[in-house]
Amino acid sequence: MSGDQSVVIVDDDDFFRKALERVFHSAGFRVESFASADAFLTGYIPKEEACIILDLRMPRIGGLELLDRLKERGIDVPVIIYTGNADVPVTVQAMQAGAFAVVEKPLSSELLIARVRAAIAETRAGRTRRIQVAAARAKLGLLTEREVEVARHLTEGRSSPEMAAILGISSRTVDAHRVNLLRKLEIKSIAALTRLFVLAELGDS
Amino acid sequence: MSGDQSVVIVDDDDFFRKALERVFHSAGFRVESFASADAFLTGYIPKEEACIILDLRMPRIGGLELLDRLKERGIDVPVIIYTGNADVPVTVQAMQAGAFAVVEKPLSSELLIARVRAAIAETRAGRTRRIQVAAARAKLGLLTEREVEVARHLTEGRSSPEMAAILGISSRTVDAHRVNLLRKLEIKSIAALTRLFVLAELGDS
DNA sequence: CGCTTTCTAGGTAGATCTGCGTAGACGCTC
DNA sequence: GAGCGTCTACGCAGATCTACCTAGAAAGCG
Repeated sequence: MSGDQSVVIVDDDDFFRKALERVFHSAGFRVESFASADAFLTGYIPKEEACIILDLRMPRIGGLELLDRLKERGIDVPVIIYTGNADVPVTVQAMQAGAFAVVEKPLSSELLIARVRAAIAETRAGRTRRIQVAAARAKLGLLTEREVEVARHLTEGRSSPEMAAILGISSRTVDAHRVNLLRKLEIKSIAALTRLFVLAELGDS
Repeated sequence: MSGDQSVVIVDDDDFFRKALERVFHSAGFRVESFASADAFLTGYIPKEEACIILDLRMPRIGGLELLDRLKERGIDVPVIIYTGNADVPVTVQAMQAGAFAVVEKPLSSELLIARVRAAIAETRAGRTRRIQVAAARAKLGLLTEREVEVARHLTEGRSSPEMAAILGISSRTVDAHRVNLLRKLEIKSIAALTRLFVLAELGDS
């Protein structure tokens, strides 16, 4: 059932970390665990659907800072802060930084597992969109500067002669660029091109 | 400076409510206040940029429930929970329900004002998008069924003859629909039409 | 030096879009 | 019944797009 879902545990406390490993392992999750933020940042590579469980207080790099680093890297995995040292301000900070939830130690394993399942489910929806955005940007990255320029004008509804006047080149050249960029993007219509552009711009919201 | 920003206070505690009124009034905000969730739900109409400050514990309808009601109504105003009864689980719940922050009573007025400013600023960005989505849907609502059908095919890059074959009508008729719908939407290109469609579909994410 | 890519430009032909006009059939409303 | 909006359909001319072709100049690479 959840054999393709994994839980990633980052906690310097051996006792808790190993307990969590056992809990999630027997719940059918794949489990990866790290004893420090450094080890995690070095060793973790997002694969399948997952949920990251972070301790708040750890040596050198704490949970909140680690959360920021994750967001910087654009890592698309829900994070649950699991800690014995939470208070309201820290919780607000963590949630604003993008944590899925903050959970206080200790908590029954059933409830924690439920939280993890919820986090993974909740993220699944948003992921599709982000993948589309990434794909759109990757495709647009294949274009040359000139082609991007032409593409942009196309998505704004300008015709070849119009663009030719604006860019100071022949309309035939504009046509050539249009053909080339549509071929590169493997699409056949300005409508599809506009979709790509809108999607690519979406992440900036 | 912030004469066009308002703060809405919902708190059954007269002392705190009036204190907040004074604080925000002298900070230059327009202030509206309600002594109960009921009064708020009945009397509040979103106008300009605002921030809602809710107490968590109130008779009959508490802050969390009120937050849910607001989200149901699609009210697009940031909410700050200002309360003396917060703990970590409640904070997580409130943040997941869409609160901008949870703040513990009492807090210095400077810090509270800063939070309110941050909430309004943060919401401003997202609001533009939501307004665009609403506008797009409103515009598309002007179209007849047939026109929407034609428009959809257009945004998928089909030509008039293609659509004529699919819809079982003449390509001239398709042309007529295309002209009509572009005129209705006050746009001139399929690119703009595609933008409208993508925007309108955006809210469903 | 060849090879590729990019940007530039042109030719030809057919398909399609755009903007103008007209018009019949149907249903709803005043 | 008259008026309005919708869906349907046609004609025509000019603009534009699409698809095929060639080709030169400049830049980068093995």
